[in-house]
Amino acid sequence: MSDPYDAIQFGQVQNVLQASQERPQLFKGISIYVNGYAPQSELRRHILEHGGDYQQHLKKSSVTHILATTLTNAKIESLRNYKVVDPSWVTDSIAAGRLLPWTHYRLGFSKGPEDQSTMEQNEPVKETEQGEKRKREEEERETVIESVSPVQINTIISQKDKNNKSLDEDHDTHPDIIKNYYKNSRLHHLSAWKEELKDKVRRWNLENAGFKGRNKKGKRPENHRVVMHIDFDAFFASVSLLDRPHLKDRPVAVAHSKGAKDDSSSEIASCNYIARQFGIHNGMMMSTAKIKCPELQSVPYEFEKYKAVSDTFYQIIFEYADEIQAVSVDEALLEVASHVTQPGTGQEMDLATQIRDKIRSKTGCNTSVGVGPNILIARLANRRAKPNGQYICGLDQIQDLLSSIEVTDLPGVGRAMKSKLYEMGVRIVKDLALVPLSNLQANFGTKIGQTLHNFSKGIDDRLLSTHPTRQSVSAEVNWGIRFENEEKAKTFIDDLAKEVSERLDSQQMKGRSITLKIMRRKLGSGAPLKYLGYGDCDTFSRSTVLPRATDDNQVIAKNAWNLYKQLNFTPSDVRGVGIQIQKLEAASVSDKTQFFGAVPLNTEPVASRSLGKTKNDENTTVYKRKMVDRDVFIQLPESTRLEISDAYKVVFMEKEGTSSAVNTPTWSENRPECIGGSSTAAMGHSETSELYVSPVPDNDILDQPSFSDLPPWSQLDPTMLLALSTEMQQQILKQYGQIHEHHDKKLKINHRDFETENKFQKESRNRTTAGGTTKNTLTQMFSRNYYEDEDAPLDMSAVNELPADIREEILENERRKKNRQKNTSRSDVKKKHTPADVETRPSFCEPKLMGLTDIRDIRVLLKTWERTPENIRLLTEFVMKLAHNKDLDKARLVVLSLDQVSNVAAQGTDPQSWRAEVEELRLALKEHVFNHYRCNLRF
DNA sequence: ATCCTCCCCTAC
DNA sequence: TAAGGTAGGGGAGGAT
Ligand SMILES: Nc1ccn([C@H]2C[C@H](O)[C@@H](COP(=O)(O)OP(=O)(O)OP(=O)(O)O)O2)c(=O)n1
Ligand SMILES: [Mg+2]
Ligand SMILES: [Mg+2]
Repeated sequence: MSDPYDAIQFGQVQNVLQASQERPQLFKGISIYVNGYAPQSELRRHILEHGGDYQQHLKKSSVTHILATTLTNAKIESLRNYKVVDPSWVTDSIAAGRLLPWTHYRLGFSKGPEDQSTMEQNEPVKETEQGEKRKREEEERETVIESVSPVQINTIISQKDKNNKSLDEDHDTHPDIIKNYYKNSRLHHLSAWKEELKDKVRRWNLENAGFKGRNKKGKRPENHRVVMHIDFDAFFASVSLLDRPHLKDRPVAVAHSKGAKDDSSSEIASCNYIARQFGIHNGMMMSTAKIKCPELQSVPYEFEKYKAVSDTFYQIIFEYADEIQAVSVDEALLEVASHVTQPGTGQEMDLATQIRDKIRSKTGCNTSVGVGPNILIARLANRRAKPNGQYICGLDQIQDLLSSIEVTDLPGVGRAMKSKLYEMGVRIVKDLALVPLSNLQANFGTKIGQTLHNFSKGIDDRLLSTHPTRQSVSAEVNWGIRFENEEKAKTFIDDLAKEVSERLDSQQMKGRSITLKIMRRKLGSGAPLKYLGYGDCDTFSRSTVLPRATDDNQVIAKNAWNLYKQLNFTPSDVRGVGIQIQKLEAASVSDKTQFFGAVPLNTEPVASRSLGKTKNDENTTVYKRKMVDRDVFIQLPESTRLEISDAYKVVFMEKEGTSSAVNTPTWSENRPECIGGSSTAAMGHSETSELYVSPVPDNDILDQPSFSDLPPWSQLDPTMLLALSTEMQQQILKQYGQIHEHHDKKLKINHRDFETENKFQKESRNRTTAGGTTKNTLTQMFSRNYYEDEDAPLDMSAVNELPADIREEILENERRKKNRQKNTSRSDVKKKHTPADVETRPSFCEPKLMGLTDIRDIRVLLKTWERTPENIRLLTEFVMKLAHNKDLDKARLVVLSLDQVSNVAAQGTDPQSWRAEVEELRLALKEHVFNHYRCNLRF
């Protein structure tokens, strides 16, 4: 029972036992992998029901048999060492009630090997693997050819030896693969728990609203904050050690790997402090950790226990806190000023002791506590206190606290920012405090720059989060994704859509925006460092906005699939998939949405989505709303309905029967709306409600006015409109507006077209500032005429008319050209410099200094401007804003003006010259320019 | 100005 | 074997 490995899958074992009672365990001890196209779900169920082991991955030793119907020659070759049999072996054996000899079902004999290098790696050759592993380093940067295994998380289910898979027998095959994955994913649990805890705190806030206001805040009139940060020591590890006291004094880590092998690529979720002495830390790979400490003991996850301890923890802090911010399952921020009448007299200390003791007595676990006047200091204090300690940081200790830490210890400074700061020569917080704000903002952006600046001085204005209602619900899987073909990808996206849909449901939410996120391996990326991991990838996302909020899995799936097709990736390159829903509404609200007559509802913004790579542009759809009465639709002949479904995206709108079919008893059936893809099979729209949304599947629509079939505004029945809710009326009116605007839209190239095709862009992004897409030309910034660049850009509307492949080539060329000659000419493909652009420009938020924009006025101002900290700040912001707006000339002039002023002042009255600021700004500008345009500003 | 999309980043 | 999820801050650039 306490065997580490079993404990992980305790629940599964139980289920297996149940299943075992009924069926003969024909396949006991047999481990089966099912190849590609075989009927997965059936087979899997059969195998599992009869005691077999269904392997998810075809990887070396554990698999004993492979089921396959067809195999390429190369594959047969690569599987030579396995027992490859026809699936009928399983069904026949079951029918026979005994295990039939596999040799009778042997599949294929190897013919001459056709070179398929990707498959060779599947050969169960241990040495290669070991050799590769040794070369691996922390950063996934190797050139070893990736061993593409025929493994797909969505195709194959696996479990380990003994334990069969616990299947939800009722369910059909796929969804539970995802469920099973999440069940074992610590990060998923972490995220899910956090949402639960936020909910819990929200509820607590509501219940205690009156009480808190009276009691606590009244007590301490001044705004002296006392923030307490509580965090369990080595949380998972501590909890897992509760039942394993014998391991307490040994280095221990929580991980999936059993630790039999030392080359496991599983990640350490949490390790105890003994292990940390070896340099081991959370998130480290087990293999790495084992090198540092071969005696490291791994213990299994016990998610239920973690959650139970966490619940106890939160119960306790509810007793003490004025306010709470749920940070994590093992961690929270508290406002506790009401407990401190005399700051700095030890009350904080006592409170911390009391709370920690209570937690220890109720959970058996150690926590550490940091207390400070703001969140930042509380966190840093906690860090200093760890493990099993507490540190109260008063104003006097702040400098000391800060001076002892590295920038990396600041919250918000992770991998990327660390490396950037290091490049700037900033390693410790003291270094950071010396960097001018302008410099930080030039490098990290306004907000982050400011935050870093503040943090370096111990300043943190943030209040505890009140946990506002969430803005998105998503589900993603970025592990084990290896799609053999499009169909597999589609199946997976369907399943993921179901998952997201369930999550929406459980939150009573619906959403109008659907985003698909895909990770795709980079062109030259080697094998991922982590087993079945995503390795070196680019990520892409595409989104679509629906006319109406949905939580329906089919709607989500359809849309996600359309987005997937837009990206047009090679399925086998995909390494991760996510679906995110935004623009959320309470489900109860959107349920009220009613059907109404012939009203055009919306045009999806999809028009601008023309994607370079799709063979035709059928994805470039414009949705027109077309209402069809449900009863009419239902009465159409089946064939006609199918026809309609093919040509149009069919949307079924209606009330959610579950909650509010009240007003429309006729609509007994309720599946909410769904949007059918134009090219895919018609949806199984059973009966249900009404209507429609028609996509017009080609881009002709973009060229000729095409909303002719929409009822003109004048013909809209005002009675009907009036009958609707105000909300609904507004929506309709808005949609009308959109549609008409749409007439004027021109087909436009979109920068995303390039992202789809190229990856160097990302590199350049990584090199420069975060987040940007391709930078505009650089040099134009210095030649005085940045506006008018003569270099005629591509006529994209013309290019867009070309066949996709040719277009692609042209664009590719264009990009290369741009990249090569980045210093001489411009070829900003993304942006057409129409005259309109030039004209519009001035209206684009012209930065002001004390209300002034003209450089002459500013020059005058500067001559007499006082050098106060506030003015310094304003000036800095002004200059950087100018730079930001690419008004480098002006930025430079301002600084030069300042320089003059300071020179004049220096020889005369004012010893307080602006000289330092001049220098700072000069450098910040150069920095900005270099970061943005990769070239040097002569200044 | 402000919004929107598509990223990147961070934390646990 | 292994289970690299996810919400939210924020930035760049474009559209409006
Ligand atoms: N990369 C990580 C980081 C954390 N966690 C999980 C396991 C941790 O136990 C828990 C809490 O995270 P902490 O950052 O609080 O780390 P610990 O509690 O393990 O250690 P400590 O807080 O003492 O530093 O979250 C994880 O699975 N993977
Ligand atoms: Mg902790
Ligand atoms: Mg924590």
